[in-house]
Amino acid sequence: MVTIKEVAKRAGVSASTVSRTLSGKIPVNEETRQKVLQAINELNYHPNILAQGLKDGKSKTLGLIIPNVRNLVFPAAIRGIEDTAKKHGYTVVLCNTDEDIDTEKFYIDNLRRRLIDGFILSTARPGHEYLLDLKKEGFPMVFLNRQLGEDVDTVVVDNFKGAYDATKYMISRGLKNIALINGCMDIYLYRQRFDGYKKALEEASIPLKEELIVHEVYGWEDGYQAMKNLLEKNLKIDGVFATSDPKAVGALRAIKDFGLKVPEDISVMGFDNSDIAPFLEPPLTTVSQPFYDMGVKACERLVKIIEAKRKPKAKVEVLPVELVVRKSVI
Amino acid sequence: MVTIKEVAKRAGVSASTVSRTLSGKIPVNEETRQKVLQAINELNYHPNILAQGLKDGKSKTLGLIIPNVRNLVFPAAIRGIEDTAKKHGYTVVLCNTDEDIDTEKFYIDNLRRRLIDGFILSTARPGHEYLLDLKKEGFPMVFLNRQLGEDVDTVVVDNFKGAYDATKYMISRGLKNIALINGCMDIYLYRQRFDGYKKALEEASIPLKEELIVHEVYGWEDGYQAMKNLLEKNLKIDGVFATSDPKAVGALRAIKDFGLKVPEDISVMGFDNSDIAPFLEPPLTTVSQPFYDMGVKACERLVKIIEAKRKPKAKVEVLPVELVVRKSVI
DNA sequence: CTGAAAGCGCTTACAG
DNA sequence: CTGAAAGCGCTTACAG
Repeated sequence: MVTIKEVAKRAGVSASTVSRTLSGKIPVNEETRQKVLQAINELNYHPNILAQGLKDGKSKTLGLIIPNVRNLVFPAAIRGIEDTAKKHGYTVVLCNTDEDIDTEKFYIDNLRRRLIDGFILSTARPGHEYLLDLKKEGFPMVFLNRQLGEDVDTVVVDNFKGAYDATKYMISRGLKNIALINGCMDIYLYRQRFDGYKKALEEASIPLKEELIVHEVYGWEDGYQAMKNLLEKNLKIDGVFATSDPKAVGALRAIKDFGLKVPEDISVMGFDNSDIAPFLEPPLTTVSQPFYDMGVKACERLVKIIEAKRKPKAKVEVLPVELVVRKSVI
Repeated sequence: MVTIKEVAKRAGVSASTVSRTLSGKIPVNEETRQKVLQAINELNYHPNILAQGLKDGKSKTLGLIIPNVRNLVFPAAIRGIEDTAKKHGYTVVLCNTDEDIDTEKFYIDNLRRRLIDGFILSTARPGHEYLLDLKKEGFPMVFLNRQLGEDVDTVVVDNFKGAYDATKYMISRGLKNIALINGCMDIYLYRQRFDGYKKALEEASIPLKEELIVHEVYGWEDGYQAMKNLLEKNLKIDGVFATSDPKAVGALRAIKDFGLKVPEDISVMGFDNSDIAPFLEPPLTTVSQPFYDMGVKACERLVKIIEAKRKPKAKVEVLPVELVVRKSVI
C-alpha cells in the first residue's frame, strides 16, 4: 500500500502537510494543497485507518455482541446496524456468545485490545452486571433488545404492551384457555411479556392457570417440545401465545403433528414478526418489532456517544410495537 | 489500557524483554521471565493487537462479504466462519453488499486500509473479475458458495448433483411437468442447478418446456410472484423445483393462496435445507447444503493461506449435498 | 540472554 | 502556512 511518505515525496512536501490537507482541520496553502491532492490521486493513496487511530486509540470499529446469528430476530437488526455504521465510517465485528458469559467476556476483552470504539450488546441479563462497570469506566456501549437498568443507553421495544395487546386480541376473539410459551424469566423482556399476558387476562377476569404456562423455552425445537408436552397433558387449550416467532414456529408444527388444526382447534400468536411470519401456514398473527430500525437507532446512538465531547446521559429508548393480524388466530 | 512500558518498568526490564517473553519465540532467562509474567499478571496487561500488527501489516481480522445477512442461507455459514476465526485468534467484520459491485469495492478498499488479513466472499459473479487481480496481488481470499474460475480458493457444494438428484427424485415420484424457479443464470451455481435439472429430465426423456422455466428469481417475495405467474397461465404443472429454500417458501405460499394443495396438486422441492425447512407446511423436501461446515472450511482455508510462508495453490473444494425427503413432494 | 534504537504509518504539538 | 520531531504501542534486527 502507498504510504503518506511516498505521497509527501511526490508532492515535494512533508508528511505533515499531506496529513493536514487530508484532515482539512488545519489550513494549507491552496497551491500546495493542489499538489498534494494530485499526488494522492496519482498514487491512489488511501491512508491506513489503523495507523490513523493508533495515536488517539480509536479504530473506527464497533463490536456487535449477540447470542447467535442463527436466531431469526437478529439478521434484520444486524443489517440496520451495519448500514448505519457504514454511513458513519465504522466497520462492525460480529460476535456470537450463545449466552455464555465467558465467551462474552472473551470478546469484550479481545475487542478492547483492538481499540474497539464501542459495543452494541444483545446479551444483557442478570449476572452481566460487570457490563455496567465497563460503562462507568466511560466505555461507549448500547444495549439492544435486552436491558439492565437505566444506566446504559438502551434500545428496546414496548414488550409489555406488545404482549398485552396480543393477549387481549386473543381474548377478544373468544379464546379463554390461552397457554403461554415463554422464554427465560430472568431476561427482562420475557418478564415484561409475561406481565402483559397476565394483565390482559386479569382485565378480562380470566384466572391465570399455572399449568398452561411454560417458561425457559428457547427457539423452535424447544417451542415444539413445549407445545407437545402441553398437548399431551390433555389440558383444555384453545390458544397459545408464544413469546417469540421461533417458539411459535415450533408450536405450530407440534399442533399440526398432534393432528389439530390452527386456528380452528388452537390459535397461535407469535411475537417478532420475523421475515418468515407471513409465509408460515397459516400466516402467523404476531407482534411486529422494528428490528431494522432498532439496529439503526442503536448504532446511531452508539456513534453519537463515541463522537461526543461530553458523554450524554444514558437513555432508554422504547420503540412501539404493532399487532399484525394474519391467520393463525381464529 | 496498560502498556508494555508499564509492565517493563514494574518488572525492571526493557520493553523488548516483555515482548519477547510474550512471543516466546526468543529465549528469555527463566528468572526474568517469571518477573515479567508476574508484572503482567499484577497489571492485568493485554497487548494491543493493532499495535502488534502495525509492524508487519497484519490485523488479525477477516472480512466477510455477502449479499445480505437476511438471506436465510447465510447465518449458519457465518456462524461456522466466526467460530473458526475465533479459534485462530481472528475477528470477523461483516459486510453486506446487496450484490452491488460498488458497495463491494468500497468494502474491500476500506478493509484493506484497515490491514485486513483476508477475505471470504460470497458475491463472486461475472463482472467481479477484478477480484482475481486482488488475488494475483497475493491478497488472501476465498470464495464461498459462489465461484469464478479455478484461480481462487473456493468452497462450494455439488450444485449440479444436488439439482440432478432433486429432479430425478421428483420424476421418480411420477411427476412429469416440473416447473423450475431458478435464480440469476449469471451466477454459476444457478447455472449448475439448471444443468442438473435439464440432465435429469433428459435422462427420463421428458422434454424441457421453456414455459415452465423462470430464471432471475431472488428470495421469497420473488418466488411467490414467479409461482403466481406460472399458476395464472394455467399451464399443466404437477411439481416445481425452486432452486433455493426462500424461493420454495414463496412458491408454497403462492400455491396455497391459489387454492391448490401441496403436494397433492403440486409438489414443491427446495434447495438449501435452511433451518426453517422442517417447520414449513408441509415440511419441505429439499437439498441439504452443509452451510456451517462450508463456513468452517472456508475460514480454515483462509487462515491457512494467511499464515502460510509460501502461498499454496488455489483449490476448489466441492462438498457433497444430500436430498432430504420430507413431505412437500408427493 | 538483554537493552537501546529504529521502525510500522500516521498525527499533532512545537518552532519558525 | 510548513517542516522536523516526538509519539501512539508494539516488534525486531543490531550490539553487546
